[in-house]
Amino acid sequence: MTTEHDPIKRRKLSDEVQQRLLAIIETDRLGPGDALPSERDLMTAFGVGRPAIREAMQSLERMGLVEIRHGERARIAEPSFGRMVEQMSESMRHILSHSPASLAHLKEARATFEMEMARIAAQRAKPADVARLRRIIDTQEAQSHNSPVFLQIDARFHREIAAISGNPIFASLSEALLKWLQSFHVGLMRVPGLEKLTLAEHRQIVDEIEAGNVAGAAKAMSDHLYRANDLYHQDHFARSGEA
Amino acid sequence: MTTEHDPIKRRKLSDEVQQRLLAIIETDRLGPGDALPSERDLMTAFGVGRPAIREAMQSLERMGLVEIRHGERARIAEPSFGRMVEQMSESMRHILSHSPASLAHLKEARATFEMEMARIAAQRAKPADVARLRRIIDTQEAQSHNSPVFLQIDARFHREIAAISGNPIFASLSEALLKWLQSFHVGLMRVPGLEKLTLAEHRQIVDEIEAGNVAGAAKAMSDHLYRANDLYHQDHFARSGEA
DNA sequence: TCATGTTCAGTGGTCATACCAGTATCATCC
DNA sequence: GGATGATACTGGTATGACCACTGAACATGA
Repeated sequence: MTTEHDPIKRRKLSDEVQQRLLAIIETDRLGPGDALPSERDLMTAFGVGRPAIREAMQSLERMGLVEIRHGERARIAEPSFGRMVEQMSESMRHILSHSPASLAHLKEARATFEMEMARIAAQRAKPADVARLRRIIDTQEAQSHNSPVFLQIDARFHREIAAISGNPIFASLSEALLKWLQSFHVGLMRVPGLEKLTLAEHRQIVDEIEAGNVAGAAKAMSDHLYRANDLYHQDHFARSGEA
Repeated sequence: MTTEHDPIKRRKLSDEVQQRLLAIIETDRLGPGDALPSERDLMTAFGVGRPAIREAMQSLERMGLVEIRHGERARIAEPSFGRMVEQMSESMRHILSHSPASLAHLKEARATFEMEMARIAAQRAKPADVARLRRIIDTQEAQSHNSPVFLQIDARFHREIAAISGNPIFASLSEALLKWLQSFHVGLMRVPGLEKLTLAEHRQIVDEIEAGNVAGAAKAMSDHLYRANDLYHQDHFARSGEA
């Protein structure tokens, strides 16, 4: 056994620059919209080349910390959970496409999450919330023939339920989770009559939420999602005909 | 009112390159460990300069898709949820430090999440799991005097509960959520006697999990977390002396 | 005076080249 | 054969130049 741990952290220059920039942002109390020094200024200020500055800046942009536009100075970005999950998409895509087990884990995570959302919605939903949900279902029904739009409104339905919690993190997450999973099942949901079943399940969920039935809402959501998961696995296409 | 939506997406060159690289990875079925062409090869292959290639490559690296090391060719990275949440840290830090409301939302998200983890653990925990949890608490007790280690083991406790679900996403999330929140409360938890209270609450949680008491486990976890949240707000330091 | 159009300095985006700093490879030597 | 070291290849950084875009100062005209 050799000495395994060699914590000789060989930091790239741009990493050092990035850290300095973060320090500047923090000490100067820069808020969203404030401008950072130009690349050329920073370059002379730090005594490094422009590539180092640029790489650090690009990195900050990918993190969602700053916004960079051609011709203007970089500015502190508006914080947003939505943007963050957006940026996670490609990573998630990579993970899912190279690790089938992760797909199952993510499905479970979404099911767990959505059940909890249904529970919270059943506790907090106001009449206006319920009305909004029903309106979404009606819109979705009107688009039964248009599969892409149908799925899009499906996402909006779940997002709206999550939004009832009043927590934007939940809303963003609900939207992202469904989007990620959908990107791996395009075409699989083309089962005749599936739309009607989906709509009926959605209505069942709203009914339970309106009644304030916490356990019932959770169960309805659970049934809905696991029915969908079963469809993914194509293991009961035969008996789905009754829908 | 002017025409607001101008979807004239002015894509940077590196974005185009990035997309091409993703296409190459997908069509060539490149798996973890496989090497990508060198920057200079790609440069001539795409007919662009090295900066464009580099920016795209750096972007892919930050997404966790590839690994780049000095002197070697870039290689496809091993997919990992843990790494992904790790990369979210700085974004999260930014959001939390510029949006106090988000901090509250994140606290709620964690509380909701941990309660669900406790429920699942109560359903699935095997004797070995319970024994492991108790061992962690004992270790934590032995480190009551060492605050940083104490907090670290605290995170491990929650992570272990999440791990009982068998879903690595939950484990990674539990760890990350606590880490992010802790980074905003260093020093706030230095209340005399707090360690004993924390340990007692942890033991209560494990007791409920061991008994398979789903509702009880959730409530114990909830009490634990909201007590901690109250401490953050420093609104009942006086009566915490009994612990 | 005010609105309008133009100019121009400043900024990020890209390229080319060169050189530095690590790795991997393979011929060489013991 | 196995350690050794030269060498070619790779990513990291610097420099200088030029392009494309933005915004504000400026000049122009009504």
